[in-house]
Formats: sequence, structure tokens, C-alpha cells
Amino acid sequence: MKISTKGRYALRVMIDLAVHDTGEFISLRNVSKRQEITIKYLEQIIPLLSRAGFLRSTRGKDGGYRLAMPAKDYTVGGILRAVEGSLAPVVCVEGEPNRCPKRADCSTLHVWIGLDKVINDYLDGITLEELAERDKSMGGFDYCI
Amino acid sequence: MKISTKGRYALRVMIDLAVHDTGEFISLRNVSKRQEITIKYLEQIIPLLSRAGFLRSTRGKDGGYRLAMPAKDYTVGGILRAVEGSLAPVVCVEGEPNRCPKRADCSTLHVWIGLDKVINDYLDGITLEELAERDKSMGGFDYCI
DNA sequence: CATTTACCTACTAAACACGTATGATAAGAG
DNA sequence: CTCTTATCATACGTGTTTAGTAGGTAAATG
Repeated sequence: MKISTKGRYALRVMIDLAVHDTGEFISLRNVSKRQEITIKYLEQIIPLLSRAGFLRSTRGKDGGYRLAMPAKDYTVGGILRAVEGSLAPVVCVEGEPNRCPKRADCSTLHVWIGLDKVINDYLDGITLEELAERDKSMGGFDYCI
Repeated sequence: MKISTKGRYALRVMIDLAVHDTGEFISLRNVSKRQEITIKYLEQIIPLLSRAGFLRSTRGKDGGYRLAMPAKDYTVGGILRAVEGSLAPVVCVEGEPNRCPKRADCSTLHVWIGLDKVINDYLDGITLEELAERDKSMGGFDYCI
């Protein structure tokens, strides 16, 4: 029951881009320095956010990334799902609703469906804007993970 | 963000013991047959529940296991934590409250603390008795996972 | 053109998940 | 005491996932 580094780093990248958003593009080099995550690893995480339509990018000098939408339009749940694929606590509640073929006979399925809902509802209730504001008010940031 | 088979199987074992509870000891052979989990794998999961004080056992003929307490005194959260170790979504909220040394500077920690609470509160709100009743009313059982 | 950046694909070492296999130990029945 | 049944303890194996590294390509910009 753990969120991977990819998910946690993706959230930190998004907060970083939100906090330093001036309309200009922000290079991975700068994100990498501030967040202390290697560029090479960031290059593996960023495409997942890009393909989800979360980022705009441009190449060349002064190239980089910026948020595609205002920070208030992103949720933690959306960001984590984009990177982790799914937050479902068991495979049988992944994808289509009630996808499991044995759902009629499984007395524990409702536990997992409920857990899945509780997790996603909580994470979808937190916006990137809130986290960016909090980060700004905390001055320097220093993440445990 | 997945619950392992150990956790899910442990829950099924506890439901099985609750549903078939007659005061007698229930052998692993019977649980194994009904749940379609090998005895050898059950033998690896059961000690985790025993050490948590959840089960009483006796050896020899007509030996086996039974619940140490009434089914209503167990929660899904308690059972899963006994087997999985912790349900914390990130290591830095595991164990002692606010254990992370960088907590004062981390703008995402409160997200994980909140998520941890939401997960545990939900799972601690479901008792083994509820699941056993549901399982009985569903007649034959057939678990997806 | 050269520089700077994003972009893409593959590779790997370590950990973990999910079991199997083998055997020891303990206790009741005859 | 021996036979059977059951718990208890460890080691082993295999496949997948995690957490990165490495090397090279494509496009802007001066």
C-alpha cells in the first residue's frame, strides 16, 4: 500500500512548476536542481504528465515546461493517477466499474470499492493551487521523500 | 498502491473462521479447501494473525484454529495491518506520529497524513462480523482475488 | 553551424510479491 | 511408544516492480 517515488516526485514537479510559474517555460535543469531529482529520472516522469495534457513544453534555448492549466484545475488525485496508472487498492476494482467477473459472489468486493472511493475522493479534494500556496508560505521547501 | 495477496487472503481466512465458527477448532486443511489457497501458503499467513493475538490454536487430532474474540471485535483495518505491517501510503507517516525529520519543511506531508487517516478510518469502520454476515447471506462464496 | 533544451529507448541492480519445498516440532489416539 | 494430524520455521525459486542510469535523437535559438 505505497505510493511510488514516481507519484511523489510528479507531485513535487507539479508544485515546483506552479510555485515558479511566471508564464515562461521552466527547464528540467532548474526543476532538477531545486527538487534534487536527477534530470534523467525526471525525463522518465515528465512524459507521463505531458501525455495526460498537464504540461506545455518547448525545446531549444529558454525551452522547458509550464502548466497547461491554472493550478486550481489540477487535483492531487489526477496527478497521481496520471503517473501511477491507477490508485485502486486491488486489481478487481481497476478500470471499468464492477469489472470483476465474480463480483456477484465476492463478499469482500464492496470493501475494496469503498476503499477505492475513499482514497480517490480524498485526493481529488486537494488542488495543486492549495499545495503551491502552502509551499510558498513555508519558504524553502525540503521534502522527506 | 496495492494491498498484497497476504492481506486479502488473511481477510478471507478470518471471514472463513467467523462464518464456520462453532466453538470447535477448524483445521487449515478445511480452510485451504474452501478458500482454494494452498496449506503451505496459509501456514505463512496464519502466524501473523496468531502473533497479533487474533487466533487460538491447538495441535493434534481435531486441532486447528478459531477466533480469539467475537467477530464484532475485529476490524478490517486491524486484520490488514497485522499482516501488511502498515497501511501507510508513504514511509514518512509510518510508525510514530510525525516521525519524519523534515516535517516542518515538507509541504506535502499533510497530504499523506490525511490520506493515511482516511484509509485507516474507513477500514477500521468495517467489522469482521459485518463481512461474515454478508458472506453467509451470499451463500457460496467466490472471491476474485 | 553550435548550443541548449526536450524527447525517446533501452538497460540494470535491487527489492518485493507470491508462492513451493523441505523438514522440524508438538500433541492427541490407540 | 507409535501413528497421525497439525502447527511452526526456513530456505529456495521465479517473475514483476521499483528506482534509477546511460546513450542517442530532434527541434528551437543565436
